[in-house]
Amino acid sequence: MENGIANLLGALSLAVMDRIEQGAREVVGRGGETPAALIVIGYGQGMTNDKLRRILGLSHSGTVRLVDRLVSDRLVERRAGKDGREVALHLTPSGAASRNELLASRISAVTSLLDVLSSAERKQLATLIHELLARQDTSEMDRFTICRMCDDRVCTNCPLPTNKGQHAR
Amino acid sequence: MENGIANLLGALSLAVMDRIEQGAREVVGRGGETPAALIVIGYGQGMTNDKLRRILGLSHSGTVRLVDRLVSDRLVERRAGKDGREVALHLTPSGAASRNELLASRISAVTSLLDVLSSAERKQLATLIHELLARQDTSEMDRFTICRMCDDRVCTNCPLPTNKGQHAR
DNA sequence: TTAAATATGTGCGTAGCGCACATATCTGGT
DNA sequence: ACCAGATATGTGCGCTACGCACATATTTAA
Repeated sequence: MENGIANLLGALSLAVMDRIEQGAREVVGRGGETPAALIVIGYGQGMTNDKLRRILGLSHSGTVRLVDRLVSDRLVERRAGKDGREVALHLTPSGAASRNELLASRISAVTSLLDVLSSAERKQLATLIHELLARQDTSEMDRFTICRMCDDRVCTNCPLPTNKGQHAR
Repeated sequence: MENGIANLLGALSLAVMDRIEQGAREVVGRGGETPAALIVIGYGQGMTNDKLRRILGLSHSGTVRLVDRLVSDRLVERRAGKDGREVALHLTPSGAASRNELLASRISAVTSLLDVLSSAERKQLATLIHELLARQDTSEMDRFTICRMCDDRVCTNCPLPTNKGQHAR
């Protein structure tokens, strides 16, 4: 039964995301892509509406309304971007605090599932997942999408490649 | 950095669920818990509204409206249950067909991520995930929730325990 | 200098969901 | 046999999250 592994990973992924999303909703009081948006905006201070849209995989208007919600929650500010068309999204102090809670909640949720494994088993699993991710054929944008909830405080050297579509040479 | 593994599993789980949900939406034209509902209803012919509610983690009214959508899409029929209060949910032939497409789409989505691993690596990963799931402290209802998208054609002997809260002895 | 591209905002509608309430059926104690 | 509570379903109403089509402002390129 060669599909057994796919089914197992599917079930585990569902369990993991259920727990992450539940925690995220408790922290920010909102669901959908809103928690991910808060994390993505926090990666740097140059985020624009349009980059965010592509990372989250939402429509343009959906992204504008999402940012509206973050602004009305006093978690994000719209500032002038370099380009006169762009809006530069910045976290407020409150937004940065919520983002940290969000990241901690996510790590905690996953850890609670992982800690039934021994240290050696966790290491083995980490190696396998690292390889699995490292061998995917992902563009830079794909990587941002997959990593839209990632904790940049613990994820040094992301395994995901960023060279999809580039010439092999 | 001991949280590295949690972050990696979180990222992988997000990537897996993104792909599963995208495929599911293409198959049934609906999102949220609707695809899972179709799969759960197909597990047996005794599913009721209330059991479904608990498995999906939705409110009562949300579940009623979800079933309304499945009925209006001609995928599910409401029949009389044994108990005069209950509604017995049954898949129509069209519903059973959609369910099969859904399960195939899910397995295919996960497999496309997995197939960068060697056969030996996949086997190793399967063993680890199997152990991880087998050691969770889950009730029977927890198990149905985690397995609400599982493919019962490929998942013989589910590793999840069903004895949370029972006395040790 | 002007058309196309880029980036954002808005009117409007829909899907998916929860809360509070109403109704029907079953169960258990007297 | 009867009636209060438990169980199961359905409904009115509102809200969140989102997409489509359109409008507007700025930059870029011919």
